[in-house]
Amino acid sequence: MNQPKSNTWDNRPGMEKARQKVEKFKQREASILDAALELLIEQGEESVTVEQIAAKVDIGKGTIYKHFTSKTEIYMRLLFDYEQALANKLKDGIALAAKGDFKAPARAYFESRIADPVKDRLFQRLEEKIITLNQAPELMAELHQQRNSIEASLNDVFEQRIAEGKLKNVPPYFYYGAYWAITQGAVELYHSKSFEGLVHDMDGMMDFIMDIGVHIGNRESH
Amino acid sequence: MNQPKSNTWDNRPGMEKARQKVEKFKQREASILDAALELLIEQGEESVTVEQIAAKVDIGKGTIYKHFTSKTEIYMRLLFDYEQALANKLKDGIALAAKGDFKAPARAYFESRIADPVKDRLFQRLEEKIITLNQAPELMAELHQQRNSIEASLNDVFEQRIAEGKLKNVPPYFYYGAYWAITQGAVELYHSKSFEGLVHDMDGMMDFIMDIGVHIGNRESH
Amino acid sequence: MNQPKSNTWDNRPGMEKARQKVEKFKQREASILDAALELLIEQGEESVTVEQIAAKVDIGKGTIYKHFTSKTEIYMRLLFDYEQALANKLKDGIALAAKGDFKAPARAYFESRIADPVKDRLFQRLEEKIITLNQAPELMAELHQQRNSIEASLNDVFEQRIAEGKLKNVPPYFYYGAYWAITQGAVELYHSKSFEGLVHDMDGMMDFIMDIGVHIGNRESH
Amino acid sequence: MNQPKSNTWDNRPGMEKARQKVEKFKQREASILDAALELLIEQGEESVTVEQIAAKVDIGKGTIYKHFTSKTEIYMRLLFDYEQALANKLKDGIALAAKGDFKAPARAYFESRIADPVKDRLFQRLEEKIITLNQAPELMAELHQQRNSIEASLNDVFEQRIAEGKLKNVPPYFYYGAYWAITQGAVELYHSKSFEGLVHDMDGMMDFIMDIGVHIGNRESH
DNA sequence: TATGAATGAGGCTTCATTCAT
DNA sequence: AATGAATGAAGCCTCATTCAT
Repeated sequence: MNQPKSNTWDNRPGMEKARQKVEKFKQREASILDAALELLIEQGEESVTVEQIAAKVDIGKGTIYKHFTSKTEIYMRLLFDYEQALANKLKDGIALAAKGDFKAPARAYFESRIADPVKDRLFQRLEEKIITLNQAPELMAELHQQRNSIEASLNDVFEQRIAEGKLKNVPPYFYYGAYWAITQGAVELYHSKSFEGLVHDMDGMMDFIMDIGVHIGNRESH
Repeated sequence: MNQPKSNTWDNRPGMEKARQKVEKFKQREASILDAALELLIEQGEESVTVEQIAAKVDIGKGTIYKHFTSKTEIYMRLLFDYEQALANKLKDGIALAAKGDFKAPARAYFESRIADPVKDRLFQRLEEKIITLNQAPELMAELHQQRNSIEASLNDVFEQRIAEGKLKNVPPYFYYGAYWAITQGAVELYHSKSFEGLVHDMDGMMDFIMDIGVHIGNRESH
Repeated sequence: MNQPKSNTWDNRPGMEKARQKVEKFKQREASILDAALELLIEQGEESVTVEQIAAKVDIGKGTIYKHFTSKTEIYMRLLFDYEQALANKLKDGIALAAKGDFKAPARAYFESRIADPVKDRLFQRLEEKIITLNQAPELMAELHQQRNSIEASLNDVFEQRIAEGKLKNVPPYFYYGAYWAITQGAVELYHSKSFEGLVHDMDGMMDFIMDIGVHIGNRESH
Repeated sequence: MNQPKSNTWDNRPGMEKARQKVEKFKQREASILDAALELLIEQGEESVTVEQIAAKVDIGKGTIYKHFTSKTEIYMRLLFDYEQALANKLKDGIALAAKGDFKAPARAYFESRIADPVKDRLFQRLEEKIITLNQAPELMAELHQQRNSIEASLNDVFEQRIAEGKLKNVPPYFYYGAYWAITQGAVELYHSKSFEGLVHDMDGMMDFIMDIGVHIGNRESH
């Protein structure tokens, strides 16, 4: 009752405190996401519990539900953030392609994903799980939309190169698909327990695979 | 005396009946495996329960445990059967390579795995899960041993080709690893919900990727 | 219809076979009891399953139920047999007491029970369990009746000794009860994991305790 | 400001409420232990289920696991509490022995255990079970350590008495062992259904047995 | 009679989410 | 807003007993 109203345009005394509160709330949200990600990487998707996340942030379990409506929402947020970062890298690559460095997108994409394979795979799994259980279908749709716009940009690059006769004439999405697949496979290989003993020079292996990706469909000598 | 003679080499009375019983038991085991596989494909590894499997076969929960000691054992069995089939295909390919068709192993491997990508990915996940939870470590070791022997055979092929100067000179396991990764990626791509709307000619896409795999490191024109 | 009737008085041909069958059946019963006892001693009361017993005898699980109506009945039979043997030893001791060796019953009782403490305790536990779960109340009643008759005989011995002024004048059943308790305690001590490290000379310990039992209430010098 | 002052040294607002909450939580823990003990006594160790305990306290099954990590932990806790009380009584007895009342420890020990024979036997069984199944080995070790220190103190008393020629010269642990055994036997006797009909004066019977225990090895007239 | 496959109740434990304080 | 105790559905597995062959 006797509390001052707090709106952003309001600069009466007391506002500052309210703003700090909001700030703290936002930071807490970030902490929750950080903690969740860390735990997911440590333990895998299966076994992370809400209780563990809360404990790591050192807040109550209930507080988590003031920020997110469900555990899935936390995971969705992480997924979005990761995809966002990846999309930005790709955009940079596409920009370079426009200036003539046609291999830049492939390299950017590959390097981004392979830079932290543990994380990359984590999100692959997470997305899969969320889709399978059909949780958050609208959010997933949004995510796919974002990707589609990236793909469209990439396809433009490929189409141009095809038109120039520099790439084999196949539907341009073949290139994006193949890039994706090779990158995906590289990430999985990086993780595979089966290959653990076999692959002694993992960095060399990754370079070798990236090289394959970068030269897909190339009609120039390589 | 008045019993009908059994229709096999063994005509001790009661034998025939016993054999039928054994047969029925084996078939039930197969039914359980089939049901489990079907459910796994439908729902993913996460959510299949022993109760569901039992319900699908229309038997009691307990009956499952007459055939398998645990849910994990069911999964392991499915895994082994799948790997077995894959290994056989690869051996055929390797045999062809010995007769000069050096691309046969790659093609056999790729085609086998891509033939049923849903299943392939399922088992990938299953294996990963079993390893992570460290269930059935001995069985996993056995599985890996089987694979290692295949890898050795493949590496022989690669080494020979490298010696002949037909392949780029890198550690031979790079080739196996890269094959694996590309195949893995193709399977994931096939399955990916994100690409569902984008890829209109999936078969063409797969051929395109396989072609990449088959020509890895090739020094001949392509 | 065309089978010869088989009664014991009947000595027509075919009888011999029937008798053998009966004999085999009886032996099987004994085998089941032996196997059950052995498993009980090996594993304790908790974990022995009907399946294990059947496997040990090398017969089908169902066959067990042709001989006994339930697992409890098997246990009851074992219990009876053990008690029977104990009762016989005690009767011998009482007979000796009648000839003047007044310590014979106590000694016989103690020595019988301590001779195989593992078995003794097993049956103690078994009886307790059966009583608690109120399985087979009539059989338990029968068992107790048997014991009561023994106790009556013993009490006669004690009463006489009291009358002679050789034993402290207390209700005669005090002696039987105290014997029982000391013996019981000795058996438990023998088993106790807590004393495992402490008691280095278990035989001496047992003798020491038996001696206490044998001299209970004795008014003669000791 | 308008909050009532908390009635303790700490008057930060909300503290009082928090304290009440903690108090309530502790009380619930006690309720669970009480309920478990009651059920154990009623039904024996075999058949008490977590569900029953929860029902008795009128809480959900899951709540139990907020207080204890497993059913075994509940049992261990009960065991510890019982042993603690017993150890304290014994220490008092040993203190009296130091002042010349050499029979005090035996009496204290016996009377403590016989005071609630049902409970005493329950814990005997419980401990046995936990040891057999090798659950909670560290906690068991702790328990045994506690006992060992008691035994050492008792043995001192016995050694002194032996040196004084007041007790028969045997290893001092014979006395502790024999005490234990007699007490154990008395407890079992008290509980035995077989003796139910026979023993009309159970208190007298117990005194009689305790007297035996108290005079073990005594060289003085009695 | 002998068999052993089949049953299903019942036990323990986990964990996302709710809600009273 | 923050908390964390409470919840209870759901999962895996065991085993005495039944019953069709």
